[in-house]
Amino acid sequence: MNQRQPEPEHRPSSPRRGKDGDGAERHEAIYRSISDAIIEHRLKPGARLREDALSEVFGVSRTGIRKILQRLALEQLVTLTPRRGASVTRPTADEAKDVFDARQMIECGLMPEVARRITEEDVQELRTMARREREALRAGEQSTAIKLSAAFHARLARISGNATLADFVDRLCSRSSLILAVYGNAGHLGCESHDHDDLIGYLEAGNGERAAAFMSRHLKAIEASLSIVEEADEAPDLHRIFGG
Amino acid sequence: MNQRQPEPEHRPSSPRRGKDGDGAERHEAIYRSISDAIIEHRLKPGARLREDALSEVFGVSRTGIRKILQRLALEQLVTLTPRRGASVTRPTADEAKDVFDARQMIECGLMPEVARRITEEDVQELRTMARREREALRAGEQSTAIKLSAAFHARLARISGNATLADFVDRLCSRSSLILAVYGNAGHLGCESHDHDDLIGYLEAGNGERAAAFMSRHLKAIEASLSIVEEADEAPDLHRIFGG
DNA sequence: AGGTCATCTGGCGTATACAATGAAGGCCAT
DNA sequence: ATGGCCTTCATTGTATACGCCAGATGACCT
Repeated sequence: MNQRQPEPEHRPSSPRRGKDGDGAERHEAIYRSISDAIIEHRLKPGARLREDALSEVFGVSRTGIRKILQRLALEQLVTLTPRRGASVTRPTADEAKDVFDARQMIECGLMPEVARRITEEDVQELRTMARREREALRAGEQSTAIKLSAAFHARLARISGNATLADFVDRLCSRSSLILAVYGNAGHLGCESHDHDDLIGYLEAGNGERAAAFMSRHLKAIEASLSIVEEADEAPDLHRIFGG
Repeated sequence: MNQRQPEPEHRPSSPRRGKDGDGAERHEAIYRSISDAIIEHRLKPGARLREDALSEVFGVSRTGIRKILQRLALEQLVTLTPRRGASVTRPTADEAKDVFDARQMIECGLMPEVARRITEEDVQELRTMARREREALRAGEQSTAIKLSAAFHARLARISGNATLADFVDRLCSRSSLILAVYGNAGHLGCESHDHDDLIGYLEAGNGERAAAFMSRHLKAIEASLSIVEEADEAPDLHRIFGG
């Protein structure tokens, strides 16, 4: 009944494996590993990602790593400088503003349709996600909380039925995680309190307008909690600093 | 004469040029060549894009072609099926609806900010683009007109100053070109008449609300002009056809 | 002593070669 | 004659090897 794929043992240490279980799935797994590590801030903005180091860690050759890195670059999670390699993107203040403005427009605009389409099943799943997020936050697992928060917003957008916009929201949420890593204050993380639960309530009641307004405030609150101080590490302007 | 050769540039007779002027720019040029060919409908949806054929045409090895193909796949201009190769994406009716809904939300939502930020210089450039588009349309150069129309919308979005949303609009416009290729009626192309000129007028007057409403109607008109008849070439449902 | 230049090295970019897989066509059996 | 199976081929996917450029370090000159 189950045609078992010859996958059960993967040899991580042996680079000499002629037969690979399923390359595509393996690549997808590696992609998610790196993506999660970035979103969870285990890889901090500015961290360099050397190709052969990654290829050795994951047991695939540089070719596959390059493909994954390029995909991440197109999603703007990593920056690829022409002959210097890959590094985790360090968002600028302008990019942060753009991302949150975009989220305002898209996520709020999606709320009415979400309220129209949401099912009881969706509500259950969202409540579970919100609960897990709160638990993680209470347990001090900020990395997990950030990831769950992004996943919540992404899941919400997908209910709208518009796959294209949902994909956009996915990417905006990923980038928001990066922005929180750079500009967020520790201990004052976004999406705290019971905002997500309240939002679910409005959606469950079918009140799309209210949900949109609430989402707007929610995002504004997150953005306002950022301490966007453009660190002018470039050209520190010694004259101004030392009064010269 | 149907024998189209998408060879934009000569190929230097020697494929063995180890000394390349600039690889990155060359790749970018190839990317734009293929992208333009798709947007201009010189490569029609469903057309297969074999890697070695492309590599031979452009004089680079398959490695570079793969990178470009994957980038196009992430932008959903080409579809990459696991071991069958690349082909120009054939959008489904659902995708078409999603894309136009997304354009409604983003492009209309951007209009107020565009009206606020637009400069005299922008106005001049947009008018030039609109004029060239009309000229192309009148000359019967549909390919050029489609490309210029997409470029107009993309340029408009970029005035908003939000690079992230402008990138989204870029991709939506590219995909719209594909959609027009599949579902559009010949001779009744979108963005005809003087819609674009009227839009520029509203923006120049700083009337963002009016511009947004006009853009909404404009996009609705394009979408309405499509003949979305889902050709069920997949699984013709012989039972129903033959009453079996 | 400080600045500048040459050299050296580490890492990326590209091309080529090999292996695996899906598709198509031919052959045989019924 | 037709349907199923097997062989063959074409095409992608992956790995490896080589070349080039940027950064760093050290020495030499001013």
